[in-house]
Amino acid sequence: MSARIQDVAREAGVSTATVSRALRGLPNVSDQTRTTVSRVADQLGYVISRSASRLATGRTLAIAVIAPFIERWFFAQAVAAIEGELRQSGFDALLVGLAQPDGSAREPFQADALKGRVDGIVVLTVPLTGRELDDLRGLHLPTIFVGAAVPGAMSVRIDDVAASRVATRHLLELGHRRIAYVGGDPRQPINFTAPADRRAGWMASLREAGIEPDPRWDVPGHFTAAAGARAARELLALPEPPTAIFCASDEMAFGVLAAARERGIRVPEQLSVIGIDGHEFAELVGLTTVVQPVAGQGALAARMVLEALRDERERGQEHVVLPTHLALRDTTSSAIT
Amino acid sequence: MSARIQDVAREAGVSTATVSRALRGLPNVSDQTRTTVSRVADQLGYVISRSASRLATGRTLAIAVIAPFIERWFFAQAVAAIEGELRQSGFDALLVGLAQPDGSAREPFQADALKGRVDGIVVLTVPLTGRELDDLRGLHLPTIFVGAAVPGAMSVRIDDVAASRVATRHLLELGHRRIAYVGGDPRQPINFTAPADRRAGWMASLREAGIEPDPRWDVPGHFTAAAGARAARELLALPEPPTAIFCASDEMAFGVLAAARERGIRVPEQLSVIGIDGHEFAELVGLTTVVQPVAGQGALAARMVLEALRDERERGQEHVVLPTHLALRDTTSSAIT
DNA sequence: CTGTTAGCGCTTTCAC
DNA sequence: GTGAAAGCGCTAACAG
Repeated sequence: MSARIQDVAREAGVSTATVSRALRGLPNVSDQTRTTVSRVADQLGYVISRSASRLATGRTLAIAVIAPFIERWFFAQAVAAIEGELRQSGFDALLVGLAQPDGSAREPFQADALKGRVDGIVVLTVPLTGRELDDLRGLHLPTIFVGAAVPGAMSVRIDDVAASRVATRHLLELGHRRIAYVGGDPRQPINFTAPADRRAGWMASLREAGIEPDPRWDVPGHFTAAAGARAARELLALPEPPTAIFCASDEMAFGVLAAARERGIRVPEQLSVIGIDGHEFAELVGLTTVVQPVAGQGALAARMVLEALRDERERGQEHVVLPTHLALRDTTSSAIT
Repeated sequence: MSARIQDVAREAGVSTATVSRALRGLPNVSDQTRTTVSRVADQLGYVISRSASRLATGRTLAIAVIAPFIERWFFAQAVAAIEGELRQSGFDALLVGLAQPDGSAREPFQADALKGRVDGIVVLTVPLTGRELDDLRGLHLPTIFVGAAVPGAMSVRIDDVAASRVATRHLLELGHRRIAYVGGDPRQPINFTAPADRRAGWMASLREAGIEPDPRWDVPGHFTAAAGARAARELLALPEPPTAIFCASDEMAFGVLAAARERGIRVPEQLSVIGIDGHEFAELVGLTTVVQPVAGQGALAARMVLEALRDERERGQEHVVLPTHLALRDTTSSAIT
């Protein structure tokens, strides 16, 4: 149905080889010829067949973007940025989620299903098992991780420990002593270091301030607002409830704020709340938070895989750490002593 | 580097044709043979070359998912659902955004860049120009629109006029007379009917109640929280401000709520607010809203393209309208008269 | 039930 | 600067 390279060649009075060269901007084609070919090509509405091209070159011009939950804020932001960057460079973004149809657990990640389908891979803070990780490496494709540093591959992330310390210290400086942490799932899968690192930063900061964190101050929030709210209810029901809650994500912080409101606890007068992310709504509701560049990490990661594709030699294992900053707003204030 | 069908054939002592048939589960292969072939195949770590397969069959086993803004709530939810559905059926999800690198206007959509790259297309409420739409049709691929009914193609959506009437009538029944509408951009591109339809529903409901909508009650909210907040500030500064604000999306409603808080206006006592969507946070903050099935629309759309791919004959132009429902919460109450 | 054999449409040496 | 021709790895008749 569609025009093929043959048709263009015939119509332009040249060989298919010349058409190929002309259209791809390769050298050794006279301007004359190139012009003619281009004209004929779009006269015929000719578009290179990606399939044929892929088969002939072995390059797919596609990058896989792997995310556990596409619908969540962090991932949606990152995916959008990655897609934009890829598109701009003429690459296809092959989106691969890991959610089960029923939404329950996550699906095992089949690395070699990607074999031959993409030229590179961007992995967004996915908790991968050692086996999955090995298979991924077995692909021998430029791979970059966003949100966690994985040995043997490139990565873009923030310093989660540091970000967490900034948040915790901010609360300490305000005079808080009973500072709770609402984080991810307690069972920490390999390669999903953010929650663990953030918890570590919280703990370390407290200890440095001479405070031994009460185990009851450490509650899982599963990185969702609903679970954050549950966590807060639990915390606020303690005999001696915390005066400040540090959440490992803004979404959980929103949940905490809702739970506080529901109990009639005023923020920040009676309870300080701080998050991590820089979610659009954080500004809206005045949530104090440690802002991380989410789109920035995604865009950079995309550029880095593309770069690695270019410099085959330098298939580096670069690890980039992007800065974060504290956005002071209205949900934190001095502790009432 | 990787094993090819030849290798498997040789090793298994059969022809490549048999390997192909065996591995794809086609009939006319003895169980005996199929077993052997499968075993040999994964012994060798053989994976069908998608590129070669595509070239030979003309089928890509990929579906394009086109969205204007992947990072926004509605689109992220829909994309996630679509991706899941496609993956489950062994299809690749080729994500195509329309955002400019600089994030400003949207990029012109190049339909024929998709030529030969996908078997079908899911378009998420993208404002397409007539030209773009024509090009899209020119691809002759099963195409489905989510969020708008486009003649000549399939679609899945909600009844925006009806949803809007439900919201507006709810406010009317509570006794409100000055009901504002915070919607999308005033310039309505073709094929982006939701904002226009929602406005129409609002207008019609008011008129039926004998109220002539004041033009100043109709403010653009650009479907973002920030713009929603701006819209609310504008409305609340009117000499006779509305007693209720209906937002065409929950995100805009969150903005309105924030603006109200910032002005010290109590919701729902002094101002009622209602949205459309069923955003995760709506429940959290008690926003009354008209809930629409976002993931549901996405999943269904995906299933419908796949179905159309199967039943070549019946390449229908089915238009499915999914139901919505009012979720009564805490941001609406009787007007103080 | 299985093998042979043309392609699918492009890219890429190697000649000229 | 351009053309001829041999693949890329699989699939789909067709023959047996």
